[in-house]
Order: sequence, then structure tokens, then C-alpha cells
Amino acid sequence: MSVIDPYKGVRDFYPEDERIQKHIFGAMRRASESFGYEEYNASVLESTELYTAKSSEEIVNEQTYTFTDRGDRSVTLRPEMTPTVARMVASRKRELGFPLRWYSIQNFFRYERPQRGRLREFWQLNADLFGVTGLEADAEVIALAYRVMMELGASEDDFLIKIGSRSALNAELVRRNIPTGNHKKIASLMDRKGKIPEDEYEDEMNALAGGTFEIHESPDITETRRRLALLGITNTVFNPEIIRGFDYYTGIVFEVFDTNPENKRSMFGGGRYDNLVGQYGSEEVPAVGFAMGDVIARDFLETHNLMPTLNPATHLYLAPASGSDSENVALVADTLRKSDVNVAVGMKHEKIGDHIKVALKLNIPHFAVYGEKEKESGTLTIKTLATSSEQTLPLSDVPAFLFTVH
RNA sequence: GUGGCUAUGGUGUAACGGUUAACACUGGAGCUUGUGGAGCUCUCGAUCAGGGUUCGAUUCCCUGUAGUCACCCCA
Repeated sequence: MSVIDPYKGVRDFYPEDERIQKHIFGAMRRASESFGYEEYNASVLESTELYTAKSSEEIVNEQTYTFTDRGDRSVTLRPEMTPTVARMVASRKRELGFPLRWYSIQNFFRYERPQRGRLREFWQLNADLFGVTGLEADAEVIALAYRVMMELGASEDDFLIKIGSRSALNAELVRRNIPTGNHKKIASLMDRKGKIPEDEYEDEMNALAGGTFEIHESPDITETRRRLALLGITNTVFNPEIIRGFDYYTGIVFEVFDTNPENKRSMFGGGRYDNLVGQYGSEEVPAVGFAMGDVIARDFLETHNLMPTLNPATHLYLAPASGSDSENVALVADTLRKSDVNVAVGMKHEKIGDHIKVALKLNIPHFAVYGEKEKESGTLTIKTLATSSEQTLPLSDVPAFLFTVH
């Protein structure tokens, strides 16, 4: 609209928005690290070839931010993390220790028409476990996804983990002698089942597979669900329609659904992809992973009323009793900072009432005045703004008070 | 990429095609001099952009832009 608006499809994060991001990322980070996943990172810029090798031309040409740099190299803003992490694992395969557990929380760019829940820049948790073929890896990754939901404050009733199997589908396709050339299309079609009219689905399936067919719960799914149940994770279900649209999945696939009747939809998912790392030049490395976006997490918190009150990092607003006290206030604030208290000092305003207004506007939880009285007594009167309660205590006790009262 | 709907101060709303675009909140200034989160007074601030119709457009039409919804797609 004008230069003061953000670029199309991207968001500004004002402090109150950024607090929400930090809250969500904190839950993702705690969950990931509790399973022993280590954070990694890479540049948002990647060589375009990284994607042309793996993705279809159409996706790279039409749905990425791709440009030529001053050295005539084709550069793409990363649209996903998987090629990057696969590249990183492939290039150091011999010196990395497996099982390798990695996570990242980063931003991605896709050139798409923006609408609610789908923007041109979004943030995403990627968690991947490399080097394990067994189902204990599939179960762990799903358990981690579950853990992220719990860290966000969800209860088991709020979501349902639907599990399917690419390998079961592939086996069925082979058993039915369906040409491999049609496998990808069939997977894509099954992924869309439920979104398209039934007769249309049947017609297309007839053309591709010579008739519709059912997949039944396969042993790998049963075993994965059993392992999850051992951990108390029982909100899982086999669902033959969980296929995921992408052809690089090779085994267990899953999607986490919101159970809210007004918002029944797939929130995020993942699965096993054993053949991808090998495409970046080294030997095969089996892998299981999932990705969860910030927008879906935020929607979930809002629809389930799980968004907590989020205060800024500032603990205390310290106002001078009068303009002449501002130097002493700076000194006292500095003392408190050495005890890890985050202090914003009052400036500009003369009246204490105005200082209180500012502290409230900024959502700073505690307020105090410093002037002659406090200087003589060596105390501070801490006002907790949410409750209006006050507590007078020696300066040296202030940090402990702020950290416990919170 | 296709189609529908929408666009008024920082925010939320109002204005039959017709004087100076109204109201609330927010912001700023002032009164109240150590806890005044309030009140009162004053005040800054907008018709998305560009065309067209008309004596006259915030209002009607077209194009663009942006938002939103449904497709497409969803790594």
C-alpha cells in the first residue's frame, strides 16, 4: 500500500507479536532439547541447484524467490529446510555421530498468493533423526511432535495423530501390478481424497490403478502405535488417507490434526524419508522428521484458549521521584542489573502518575519510585501493577523478590 | 496463477452523490507535586493509488495495489 507497510505476504513482528513467537519457539525448543536434539542453522540463501536437483522445475520456477547475484550465480531464498539439512548431513557423513538428532527454528520464503495461514515468509520448526532404520526412530519423532503440543499447553483431547504408511501403499501398488510411473500420481490423489468429489476420486483412481482399493493397518503402523502407547501417547489412529503429497516419503507418515470441531484440520506432519540424503552425493542415510509452522501453532493456541499472558523481559520500571533524582535512579538501576534484574528507568515525565501509565502501557509487571526517601532508607517500594499491591523491602532483597513474585 | 468479497486518522467505527468527513480509543500539551493506573481542558491525525462518469465523488464505473475467502499448490 505504501512504504510504511510490510512487503506483500510478510509480517512485522511488533514486540507483542514477537513475544508470542518467542513463546511458541520456546515450547519447540524445550521439547526438542528434551529428546536430545541439537540446534543447527544455515543461511537463508542457497544455490538454486540445491532445489532443482530434488524438486520439480515448476515448484522451483514458480514458487521460490530466485534471483541472479552480481556474480551471475542463481540464488534461492530457502523454501524449506530439508534439502539444506540433507546437504549438511551428506557432506559430513563420515564424521557425524549417528543417531543424529537435529532441530532448527528458522524462516522460509515461498512465492505464493498469500492468504490466512499461508504467507510468503513463515517460521518453522524442523526436527529430524538421521541414521536409524528401525521403527523406534519413527516412534520417537512422533513422540517429539506430541511433546511439542504438550509444551504448547495442549491436552491429548485437543489433537489427534493420524498415522499412515507409504511403504504399505507401495507394497499394495506392487501387489496390484500398477506401473511405477503411476505411483506418485496415486499418492497425490489419495492425499487429496476428501477434498474432491467422491466420483471424481473414483474416476481418477480407475484411470490410474484400474479401480479403487483400501489400505489396511500394516505391521509397521501397529508397532509404531504400540511403542507410542508405552509412553502414554494414545491419541493416535491409523488412517489410510494419510499419505502426504510428496514422493520422497518412504515409510511411516503422520499428520497431527486439531480436534476442535470448528477447526478440524491438519496442522502439521512428517514421516520417514530414507532416500533423500543419498541424493546429495553420499551413501544413503535413513531419516525421519517433521516440520511445524509458527502460524498454525499460533492459531492453535488461540482457538484452544492456550495463549498465556506474555510480559516483556523487563522486570521493573524505576521512576525518579523528581527530575533531580534521575542520576541516582540510573545508579540504582545499574546495581539491580548486576543482579540480573531487567530495569527500565523512567525519563521524560515529571509526574509519578505518568510514569505508571508508561509502565502499564509497556506491560512491565513491577513499578517503583526512587527519590530522597528511598535513598535515606535504602529501600524500594515495589508496586505489582497487575494487583496494585505494594511491598517495601531493602534494595538488596529486590532481585529475589522480583524473581519469586514474578 | 484463477475467481469472489473488502479498502475512511495509529486502532475501531460513522457519513443520501451535495457546506469544514463525524465519534470513541490511542498519541501530544496543560491542570492535579511521592504511587494521581482517574478526571477535566486543549490539540495532532484519515477517504489506498491512478483514471473515468458528474455541476459536484468517501459514495458510482474501470485499472492497479493490498487484505481476505475459495480454488491451484502446499517442499
